Amino acid sequence: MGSYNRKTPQKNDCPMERAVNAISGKWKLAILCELNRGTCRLKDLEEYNPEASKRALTQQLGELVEDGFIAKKDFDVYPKKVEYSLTPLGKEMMGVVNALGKVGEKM
Amino acid sequence: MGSYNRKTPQKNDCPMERAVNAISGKWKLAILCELNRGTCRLKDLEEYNPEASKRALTQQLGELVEDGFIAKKDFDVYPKKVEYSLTPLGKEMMGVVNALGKVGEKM
DNA sequence: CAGGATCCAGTGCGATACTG
DNA sequence: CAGTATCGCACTGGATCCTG
Repeated sequence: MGSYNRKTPQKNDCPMERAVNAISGKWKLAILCELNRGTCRLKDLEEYNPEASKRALTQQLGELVEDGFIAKKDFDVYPKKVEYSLTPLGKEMMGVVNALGKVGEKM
Repeated sequence: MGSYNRKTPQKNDCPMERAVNAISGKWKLAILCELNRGTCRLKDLEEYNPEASKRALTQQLGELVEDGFIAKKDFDVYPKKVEYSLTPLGKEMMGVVNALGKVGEKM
């Protein structure tokens, strides 16, 4: 355990840390919760999170995809259209995140 | 949701984010896991985490105490002796953290 | 519309030294 | 032994601009 960022390549072989790091970005919970309600597109996420920069949203979205929580469906059209949705693993994660919320309520 | 640090005073009224932020320090999981095994002192944590700076350990311990996950018992003696242990809320959090670990194993 | 590239500020944490 | 103070760097994420 100890140390957790993805820039310095590192195994991070503790599953608990992997999981916590995976959801530790500033907008990741917001994104996951939104997708938990249903498929949506980047522009939707931008609308729901007006405070977030596009840069942060796309980057964190990308990490969540990499980590297997989110599926990306790219319709090859112009203007671009891309849809994001939770994978089964993502839904499982949301279950645990809700449990975390219960603890958070007692803080 | 969105934004999470404790320096910029901010309600952070989303319980899920409160919880995630509370365990998002570099050594917090390590500390919690260690205490989950039993009461221990700062120097023990230093021994178990040789890579961690004392600064980080004491700071994150302090936050975990503030957040109600850890109890601090200060024997008023010299040389100093202080013991840390999980509170009931801390144990509850460890339950959820273990669930997070299950998800982490599938990543 | 999706999403890179750049530039810049804020902050997390390591190293080290010091005190009661 | 517990805890604080200082310095310094690396990383996160905001603002803005650009392209297919």
